[in-house]
Amino acid sequence: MLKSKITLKDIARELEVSVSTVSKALKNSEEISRDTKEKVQAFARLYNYKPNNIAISLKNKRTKNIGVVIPDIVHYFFNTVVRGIEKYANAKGYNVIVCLSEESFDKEVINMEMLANGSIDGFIMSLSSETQAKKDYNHLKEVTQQGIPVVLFDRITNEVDCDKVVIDDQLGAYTATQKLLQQGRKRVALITTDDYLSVAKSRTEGYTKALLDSGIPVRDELILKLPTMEMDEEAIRDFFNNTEMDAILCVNEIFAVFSIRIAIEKGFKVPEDISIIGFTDGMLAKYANPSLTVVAQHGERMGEISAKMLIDKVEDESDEEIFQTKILEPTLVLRDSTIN
Amino acid sequence: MLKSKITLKDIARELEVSVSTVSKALKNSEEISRDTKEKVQAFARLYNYKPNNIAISLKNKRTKNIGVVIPDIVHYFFNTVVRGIEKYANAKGYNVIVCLSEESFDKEVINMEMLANGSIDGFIMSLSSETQAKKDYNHLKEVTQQGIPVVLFDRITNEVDCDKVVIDDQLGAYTATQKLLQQGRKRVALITTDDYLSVAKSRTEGYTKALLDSGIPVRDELILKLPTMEMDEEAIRDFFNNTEMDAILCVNEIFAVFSIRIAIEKGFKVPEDISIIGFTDGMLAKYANPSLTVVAQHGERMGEISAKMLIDKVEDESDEEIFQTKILEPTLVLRDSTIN
DNA sequence: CTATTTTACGAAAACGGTTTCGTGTTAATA
DNA sequence: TATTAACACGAAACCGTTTTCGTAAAATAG
Repeated sequence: MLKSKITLKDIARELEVSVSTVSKALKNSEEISRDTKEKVQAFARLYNYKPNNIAISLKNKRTKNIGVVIPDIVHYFFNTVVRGIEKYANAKGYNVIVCLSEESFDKEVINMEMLANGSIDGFIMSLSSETQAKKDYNHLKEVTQQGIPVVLFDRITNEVDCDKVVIDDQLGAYTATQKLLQQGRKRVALITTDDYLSVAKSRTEGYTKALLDSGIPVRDELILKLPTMEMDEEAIRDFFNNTEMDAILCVNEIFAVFSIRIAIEKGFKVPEDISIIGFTDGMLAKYANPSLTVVAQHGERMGEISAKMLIDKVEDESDEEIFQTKILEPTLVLRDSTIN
Repeated sequence: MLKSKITLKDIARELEVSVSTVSKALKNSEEISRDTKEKVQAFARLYNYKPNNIAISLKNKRTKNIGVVIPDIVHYFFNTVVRGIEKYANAKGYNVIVCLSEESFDKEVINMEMLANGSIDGFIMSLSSETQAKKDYNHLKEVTQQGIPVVLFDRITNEVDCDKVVIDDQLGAYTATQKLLQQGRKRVALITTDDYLSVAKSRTEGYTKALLDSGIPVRDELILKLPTMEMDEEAIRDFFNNTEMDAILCVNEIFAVFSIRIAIEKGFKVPEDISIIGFTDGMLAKYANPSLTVVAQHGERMGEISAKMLIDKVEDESDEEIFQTKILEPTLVLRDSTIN
């Protein structure tokens, strides 16, 4: 019943040759006679022989596995990045092991340790919020010191020497804010998260810069900083109740579509009375009513680039330590939550 | 610089003992003297020794990896299932290798073959639409015959002997349709996909049954069958233009929220003029305007159960072939797209 | 017809662990 | 004091490959 996988040894025994002969025959080695090769190959095909990946991994110290450690997979952005990584990696014969840190420093560390002992050839990561808050990157440093390549994307840190891929978050926020100002909006609000998140910080800077460049003062009462990326409906409702505004830039699409709902609930017309822009061009943005203008982050592209960078490093024999940071341009996708 | 991982052999050489002694000492074996154990353990701790996963996998023919092959990861449902699997598997010390078939038969086969040669201890899968259309399950049968445990969820087939986890799709559709009828809806439409998809078929059956049980004839013009799960805006628009209806049941949340938009565009009030229910309690459902009443599939739960079933099989020595099918109850989540 | 080169294959080491079994030394028992 | 048991450790096999190296036998050259 359980005809478990056939091995080289099985073939060798059956055909009364040595294991080495079988191995060479299957690789079409010149060393082996035509006769023997045909015999071995026919037998292997008949019994559907496939070499054992684990044995090969042990031998050449390459697993053809990539470890992906991300905070979350439900956010559309991370979702598309994983898709991009998967796509490129699979095409190159690599498998993708996904681990979720769930924004927890400890989980991030545990996941990395689980994978770092031979299970993978390299890491693609986006830091958990806790990690960025603690600014403790020793787990990353250890891994890179062991010679395991790492690519950081989106939520990165400059304290670790490795390849990095980000979008120009500041530019994205700048462009979006400018767009709102051009529409004649006077009181542009910002709903973001605490500054320890690298992306939130950059986006806040872009927002601020756009205002200042237009000679508009930055007003604290127009900025809502939530402690985490978690949705906090109460906080946003309160913000609406206590703040007069005619436009909002949100740090993600969830905050943005929720803002649309509250705005409508409070009797505003979107986009006539209030314009709203979010980050992440996901399902929510496309299918919200009205649909949401967003700063697209090109997650899938980012995933592909990250995977390419990592695999290039993995397959590069020369261990020269040159690290690059790739910065992608965000794109403003205009929809019905702004006047276009 | 590159202080690559230390091995048992390194420790043995350094401490002038044998490899076996080191191995036993680290496992706190009774065989080894207190002195030697302390010496070895201290040294191992100092140099942060961690056994090589690959070597261990080769030895005990267990990788502690689970292969997950799903059509897609962007749909919220699959997303949550992966989360559930990840959660349970990680807690049990397993890693999750995610492969996307992208609804393609060939990709599904290739992915399984890549993983089946030692990389994983078992599969958790949901079939691609192409696979369900072709009804070709040989890749699954081969794998199970090799003794690799498989758990199928959501999109399953009865032609493969393995554990299965599904929700009662028929009941879900039945309950939803009944709800619409109770509201006094007379012309309840159905937007679904072709019957080859197991879940679509069951849901259509539930819809039909609910109508018949209420003595209402099933009308073909009220049923839109799209060829795939892919969004086809044109088809849905046409359907709206050519059909008179006061309620719609959609086979997923995307079709449903898009239907809400078209309905509003056409001047209907939701839910006053037309009620809409979808499947999948995802982001779209929660944040749509109006929010969407849905049949919740409890994906995370499904993932956890699948993972538990698989790991139980993997770790069960006795190879008794008892397969179970777990059927979860769907839940109707009432929101603002229906009158409640 | 010997000397040399091919040809065709096998033995063994290596990857990094685990585990069984054997054995020399010491300590306990008769 | 002789015998046995306990202790502490090492050798070697094993998991499934790949690959280097050695070597009979056959083919070719001289």
